[in-house]
Amino acid sequence: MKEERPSVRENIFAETIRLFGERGFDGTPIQAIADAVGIRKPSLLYHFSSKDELGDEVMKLLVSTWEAKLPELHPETTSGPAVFEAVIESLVAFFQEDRNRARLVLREALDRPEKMKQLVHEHLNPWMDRLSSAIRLGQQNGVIRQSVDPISYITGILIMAIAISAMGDLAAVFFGSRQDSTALTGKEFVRIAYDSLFIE
Amino acid sequence: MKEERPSVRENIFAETIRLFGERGFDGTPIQAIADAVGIRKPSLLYHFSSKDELGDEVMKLLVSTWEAKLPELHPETTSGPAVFEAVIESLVAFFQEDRNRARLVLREALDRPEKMKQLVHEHLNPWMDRLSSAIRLGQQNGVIRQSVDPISYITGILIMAIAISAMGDLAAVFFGSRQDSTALTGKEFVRIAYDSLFIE
DNA sequence: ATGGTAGTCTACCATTTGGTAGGGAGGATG
DNA sequence: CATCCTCCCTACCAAATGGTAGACTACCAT
Repeated sequence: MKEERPSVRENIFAETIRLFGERGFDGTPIQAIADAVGIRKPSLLYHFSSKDELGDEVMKLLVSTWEAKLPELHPETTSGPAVFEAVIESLVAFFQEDRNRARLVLREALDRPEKMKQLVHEHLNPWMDRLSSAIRLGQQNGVIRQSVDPISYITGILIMAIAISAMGDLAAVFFGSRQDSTALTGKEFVRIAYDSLFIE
Repeated sequence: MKEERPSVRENIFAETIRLFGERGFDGTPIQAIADAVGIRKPSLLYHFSSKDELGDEVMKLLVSTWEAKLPELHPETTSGPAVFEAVIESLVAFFQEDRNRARLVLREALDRPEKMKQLVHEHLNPWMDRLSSAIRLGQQNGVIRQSVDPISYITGILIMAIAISAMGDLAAVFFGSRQDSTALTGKEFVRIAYDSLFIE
């Protein structure tokens, strides 16, 4: 119907992702969002008729944005390291670009699992089906371990990627005096995903 | 100083872990905890002088309980699949035994990263150091991949284990009509951890 | 000009929530 | 018996929070 003009509404989205990501839905009064945007609370509620609606809309936007950045997958294509790289890179890039995306997805999965299921189902399932087909093809071609269960593998790796991104430097400081282990953790994540998928 | 008698205080802990795990700290009024325990709100606040203190205490208890269930690790021991199995089994058992433990740890890491760091530092670091020593030993012995970065590996696997446990059936329903993929996801988790660690 | 619409504001409200005051029952101790 | 202490209660409060009412401004089309 209506085409959004940029400014206010998009600002609200941006600040909401940030604040809900940092402090959570229940931990963020809409007053704080209004302040961050630079408007009054009733003005915010003019754009989104309730806090719940704002939450829903922001999640829809986030998942849509994610979907839009997913790499193309053609099942007939090789299922070797090329596809693997494209997928992993896209995944890491999206969540590392803004850690609050990962935090928000994680929080939503904890707080409203049913809604999250729905969103995943709508936006990610077709892509995941293609990906698991690619894995099965790789198994037939002998480049991917027979022991891999495609669906569980993708789920596990996906969750690990999101959780690691969400943790950020907390993951890093799981140990004493490591500095900037964020980058290292990321590299190790890719290695784990790779070595547990492909045959040597 | 004082030795706790069982009933009330322990009930409060149990219900708090459950409710904070399910709905989060900000999403759970202490009234709800009092109701679940079967006492009035001021009675709860007699045992824990504030909601924050309750939150702190419950996290301390949780991490202590976790620490107590960690397997013994002797750096001189073999670093082969035996140690691996003990560690993974202990990890999975603790969080699958009560999914709310995983949810609570995850939420706390998101909500109060500094406090979580502190807790991890106090209770888990020594054990993690021994574990990473074991990995390095395995690398010298040629049974563990040289490319493994011990610290990042443990961090990644740990986060994956917690996040998968926390997600529960959400992880399962990442795909269409899979039923009871929880168990499957768990098995695949162990496989990923194993295959990405050991040399074939 | 005029009427409508979009967007923002001030003022206000009802509810929820964390927390306090203070009292009473029951048991142990002197 | 008197006193203290533990534990729970009823009654209450102040602050925070989601949301509404209604006025005002700017703009746009007729």
